[in-house]
Amino acid sequence: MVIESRSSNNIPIMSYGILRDESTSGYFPPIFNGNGFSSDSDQEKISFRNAWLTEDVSFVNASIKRESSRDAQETPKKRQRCSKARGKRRDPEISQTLRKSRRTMANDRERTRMHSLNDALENLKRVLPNCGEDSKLTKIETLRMASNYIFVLTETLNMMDRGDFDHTDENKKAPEMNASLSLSATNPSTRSERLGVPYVDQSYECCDENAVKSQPSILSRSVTESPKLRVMPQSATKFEPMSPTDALETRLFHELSQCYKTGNTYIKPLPSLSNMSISAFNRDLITTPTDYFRDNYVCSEALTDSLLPALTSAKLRMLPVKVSCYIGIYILYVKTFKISFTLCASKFVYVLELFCHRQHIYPNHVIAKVWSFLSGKRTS
DNA sequence: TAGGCCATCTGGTCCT
DNA sequence: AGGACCAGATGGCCTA
Repeated sequence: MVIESRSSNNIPIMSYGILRDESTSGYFPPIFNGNGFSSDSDQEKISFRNAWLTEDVSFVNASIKRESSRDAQETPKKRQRCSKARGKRRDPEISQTLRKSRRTMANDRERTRMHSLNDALENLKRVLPNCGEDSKLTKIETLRMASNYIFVLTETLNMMDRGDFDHTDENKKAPEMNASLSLSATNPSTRSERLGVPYVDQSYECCDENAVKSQPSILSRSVTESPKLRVMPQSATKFEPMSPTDALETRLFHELSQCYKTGNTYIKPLPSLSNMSISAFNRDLITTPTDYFRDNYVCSEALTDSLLPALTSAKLRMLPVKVSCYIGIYILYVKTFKISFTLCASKFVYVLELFCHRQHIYPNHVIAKVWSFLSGKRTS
């Protein structure tokens, strides 16, 4: 059977054919053995595409067409792996049938090899945080996420080895935070103020995944509530974070930031969180932290260098890499622009709330640790 | 509909 | 010598 593609004037553009000799008949690589297809139609499609060639020579035609199309291009890239010329010459004695059968076997092996590569990628995806079976990560995204995750774990271990969890710089800002705490605790009437104080229910520090998903948002309850007396709001799953529309905060993060200039380095504004789609949010942050930051926000090495310890400080257990990236960016904003600590902290909470809500992650323990970093205190 | 992603085929190159 | 590896080419599918 031959599959041909034809142009509008019915001239064959490409034809595929697969020839199998008796030695390979009956052997199907994994993808064709009926396993792993999402539906019969999928299998039919693939089987059709790889149908058997019995007596057609389109296999050769395809090769010829490929060669001619390659030659038509100007100076195709030649591989230069090794200067040693060890290429095998085609033995004219070998029959065309034998050559075809070898090619077919080679194709089968190559297909199997690529399947095993894909399986390995799937396994890698499964061990990444928040990357389940139905994850839509592409191959390159999977690799980047894995790279980030390894970086996170490595840095976390290094920090633990060094006992480097104290942040003296941030301690200097504690009074401002305490003022915010005091204000919010006495008058938690506005959302912004409630955001300024992280409510941490320690009982969920070590909660399992199901418990995480079922917990209410930090924003859905009053900060004065006692964890023990708290009643689980039934509307917890309907929580939708609202963008902090505080004028000063908006101005700081989305308008004035365009004008910031440090030496020869211009800082681009942070993306508008309220207008950012979750897909863009995810996609933008799936990259290496330094590359992402360098490409999107900072050109100077000095600032990039200052980001690294900030990111390192934000490496938290169970925290998705993309969230820690974002936290790192905000931490750097605090350090670089001396942005109001209270406002920045509330922004942290908003970012985490938004992300955790979309990802069905309970954010309290994350927020607690972020807050402890910002305040220079360590949660017990 | 353009572009991204993917599976597959293919021949050259490298390795055992 | 044969298999593994690699990269180019191609077409299908999906999504913004």
